[in-house]
Amino acid sequence: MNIGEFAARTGVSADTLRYYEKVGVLRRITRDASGHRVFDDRDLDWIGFVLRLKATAMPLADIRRYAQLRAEGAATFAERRRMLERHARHLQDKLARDRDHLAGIRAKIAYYAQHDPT
Amino acid sequence: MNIGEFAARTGVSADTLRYYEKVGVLRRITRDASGHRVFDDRDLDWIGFVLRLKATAMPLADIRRYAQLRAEGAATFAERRRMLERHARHLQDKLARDRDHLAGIRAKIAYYAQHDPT
DNA sequence: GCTTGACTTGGAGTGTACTCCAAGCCGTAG
DNA sequence: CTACGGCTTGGAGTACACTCCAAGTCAAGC
Repeated sequence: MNIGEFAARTGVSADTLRYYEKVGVLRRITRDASGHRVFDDRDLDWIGFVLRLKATAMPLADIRRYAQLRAEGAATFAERRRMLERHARHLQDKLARDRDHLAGIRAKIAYYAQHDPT
Repeated sequence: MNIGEFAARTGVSADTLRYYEKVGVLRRITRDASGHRVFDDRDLDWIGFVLRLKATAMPLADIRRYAQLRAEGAATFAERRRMLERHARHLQDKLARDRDHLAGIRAKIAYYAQHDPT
């Protein structure tokens, strides 16, 4: 599929996709006879995982590193696993902190509900 | 206390504290005879809550708006409460998504653990 | 054969949130 | 009385992740 359709399917703009290719998050995107990028289902899976990593605040530089390991094949499974384990730990810690933050915010909401003079 | 001590106690740099005052997140910070900022315990509480809002991805512009409402007194309790309720909803949704992301990442870790050729 | 729409590239510009710097002021220690 | 540390201001610079633009190419429809 071309970049427009890929953008529509993933919700990622064509500009951003070109940027991701430029910085090495998307790799080995082939071109058709006219030089247009051709995306396939594997790219769809990959960008889905990228969005997961991004949504959980992994820096683009780290995603890029992960993409590079991926391009190096099965020999990098252990290192990719270590990256993800580290990220999962950070995410779990953040989840715990966010639950606490939510409780703190709700406590303040309750205070306003109690003391609202209107 | 002066800006240096306040920075040390809160973990927020003096530069950032001056920036927060400039953009209206910190308000009515008084000055001593030499023109130096003087922070008190109420500022300590406030910056603590600001850090909570920041940690949960509230944009600085929104925090600034909340700070403005705070400066207007108890008459704005209802509006502040609405802001926080909205933020709490977003945070709760994000928490749910993040739990799903964590599960997805752990699934990939499990895959690597299973298929690691080393 | 010309227009249209989607694509290409390289490079400039944007928004957010700081972060750093130069030049200068003030109070205290030696 | 001078050096020092810590503060002040205004403004410039940085990092990150895009986002936009100009100029050009190409295939398809009329």
